[in-house]
Amino acid sequence: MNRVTIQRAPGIAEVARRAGVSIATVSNALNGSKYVSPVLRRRVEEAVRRLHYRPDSLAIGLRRRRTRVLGLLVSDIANPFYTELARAIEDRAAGSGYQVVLGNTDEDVHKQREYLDVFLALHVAGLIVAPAGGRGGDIDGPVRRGVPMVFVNRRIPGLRVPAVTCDNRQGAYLATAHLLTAGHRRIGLLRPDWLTSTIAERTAGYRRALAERECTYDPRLVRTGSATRSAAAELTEGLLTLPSRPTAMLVLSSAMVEGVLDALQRRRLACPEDLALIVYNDQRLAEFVAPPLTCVTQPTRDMGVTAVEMILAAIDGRRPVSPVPLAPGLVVRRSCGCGAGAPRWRRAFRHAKAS
Amino acid sequence: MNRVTIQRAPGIAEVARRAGVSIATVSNALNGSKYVSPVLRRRVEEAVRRLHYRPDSLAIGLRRRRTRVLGLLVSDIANPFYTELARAIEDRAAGSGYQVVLGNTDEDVHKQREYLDVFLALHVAGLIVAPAGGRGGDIDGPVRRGVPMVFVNRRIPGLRVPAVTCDNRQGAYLATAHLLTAGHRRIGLLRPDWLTSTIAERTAGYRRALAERECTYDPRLVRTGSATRSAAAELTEGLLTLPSRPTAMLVLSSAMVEGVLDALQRRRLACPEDLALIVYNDQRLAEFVAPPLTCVTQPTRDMGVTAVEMILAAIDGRRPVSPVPLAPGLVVRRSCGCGAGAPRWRRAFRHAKAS
DNA sequence: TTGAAAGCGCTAACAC
DNA sequence: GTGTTAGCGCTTTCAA
Repeated sequence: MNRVTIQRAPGIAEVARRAGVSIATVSNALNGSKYVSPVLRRRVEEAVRRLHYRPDSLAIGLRRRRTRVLGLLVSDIANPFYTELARAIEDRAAGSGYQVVLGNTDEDVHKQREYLDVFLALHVAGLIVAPAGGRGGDIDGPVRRGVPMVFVNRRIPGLRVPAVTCDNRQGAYLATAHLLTAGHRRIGLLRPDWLTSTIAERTAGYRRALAERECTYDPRLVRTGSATRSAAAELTEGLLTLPSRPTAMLVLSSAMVEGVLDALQRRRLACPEDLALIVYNDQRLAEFVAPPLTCVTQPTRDMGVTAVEMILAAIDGRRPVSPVPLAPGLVVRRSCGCGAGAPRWRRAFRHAKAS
Repeated sequence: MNRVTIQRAPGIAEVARRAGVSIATVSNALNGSKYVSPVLRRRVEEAVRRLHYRPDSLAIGLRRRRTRVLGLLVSDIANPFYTELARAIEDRAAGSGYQVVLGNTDEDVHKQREYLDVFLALHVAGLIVAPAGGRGGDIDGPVRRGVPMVFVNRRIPGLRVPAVTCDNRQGAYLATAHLLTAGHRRIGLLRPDWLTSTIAERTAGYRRALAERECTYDPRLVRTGSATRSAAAELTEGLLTLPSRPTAMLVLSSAMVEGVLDALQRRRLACPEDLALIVYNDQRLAEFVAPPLTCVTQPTRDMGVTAVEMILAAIDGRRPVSPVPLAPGLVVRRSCGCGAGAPRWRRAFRHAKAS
């Protein structure tokens, strides 16, 4: 192979020579691990500056058996929720001098396992993982090896892995209760088929709200399937063609929203008049769609920042514990038919028609 | 510090012992760098399997002076264009056994320089960069050090760094020409204040279209500012309150779209009736907004995949050259007032009102 | 065809 | 306080 050759950067030895000290002193001065006299420290700093010396992360990592790199594993970085989470994580990590390496699992435990192995081989200092649903991934392999790990967004019950989550039960409960209060009795539930804690908990929240209002749970109103646009459209159509159609619907993944809107349009049904809608996870889309979508929101950036702080704590040998699940919110817009939220585009349209 | 202790993974020495061969033979068997007899190779493979041996990426990196890691530097991973690009890059890189580390520059050349240094210290095999605008970042430091780099989306003229770009001139030209053909003569241009090649080229495309149709260029119609929602709204209002208001507008960054919609709403102006709109870079938003937005599109995934393939080529010692800029597209929806594209939500609303 | 041994750049004992 | 030195786990001459 005719590989490119990389120019050697100055090493600690060169700095030592330049500063007229030993390499140990350079190392000590740089790491503050030992006392170094101000004079020598100065000389070292000077040499570092002149040579543009930058310690070799690989050599340090090899020696210390740990790098300043964090592994981040999510199902799909293109999902806006994870994008925002990743941005928050990267920001917070960079603030503490850590790099972030990224992996997409596509909800596949095998990919997940492969990434974990790769990350371990890279000697990441810690792992932040939104675990894929289902068993078999041996997800706590890293933990047994002693590599700090925290879950984010999702968790896996029974594992001793701290998790920063949002209160999913509460989120779905809020949304369902809101619809019930508005008078709906037949509320459809659209779920992605991931076997994750999030979906299970949100489903529980939906059921609890129904039970509390003595609204009987009808399994035909619950549809579970692939979180793609077309599949979501199919599932929604199934719901809409039911003999006794639901009058409202809660969508548990933002990945399914487009499909729902497609189905509505195909059936020439208006939202919220024919079907009230609440979707999980706010997104840029929600505010601008017509009608604007009522959403369950999660404090995404907080979740990311907290996850990093937990992993940093774990790296420092403190034992982070799962914080209380963060509180979700309900942003009421027009799609649930409850009137709050400015009828933004309606107004624009009315005006357009008048002129 | 009471740092956590990490359990040692089996090393090559243990594999060698288990297989009853020397360390060198294990290495040779694993890397295929030398001939190893089938018998020994078998024994090595067997031992590898039993020990779940995984080579230490750091040690390999230190020795080879290069890791299987790619550095990706973009201005903001939360920007949907870069999200999609990153997803494509991560996929393609993983397919060739490379990890991706991520950095957000926020259009700041200093952050960019810092990340480049960090990535070099990590011995990344190559760098894929959407360079921040402006000078001073010493962006080709890595190149001088011999580390392969390719630009993506943006480029910096005068540097010997291959770039995979989209034809920005052509994109803005298409959009502007479309508006001119529809009869518009006063077309506003809304630009983010980044000093990037993309913005410069798109501006040139706008001007070329005007010139070709003998429509005089009016600098008051061109507004440049911070690509935030509120700033974009301000700039748009400036345009809308002009004595002779533009009848159409081209928005050069999707980050400014929300602000434009805000301004329109505040002024009670309808799109496309009062202002025809075309925005750069398609996004999920565009299809669902009311009215659906006409967009210039870029082959984002292709750009990412091509960038990875170029960097892999460079790593292999081949000299990649910048491909012909990829062709942008124009997806005509309703916001430009040219009638193509289904009046998706209009229909839903009409129906809603009839019922 | 296989193996021994010298480092890659750095940290951390330990000696001075 | 400062310096010497033995590795971290691997690749890669070079000798056998």
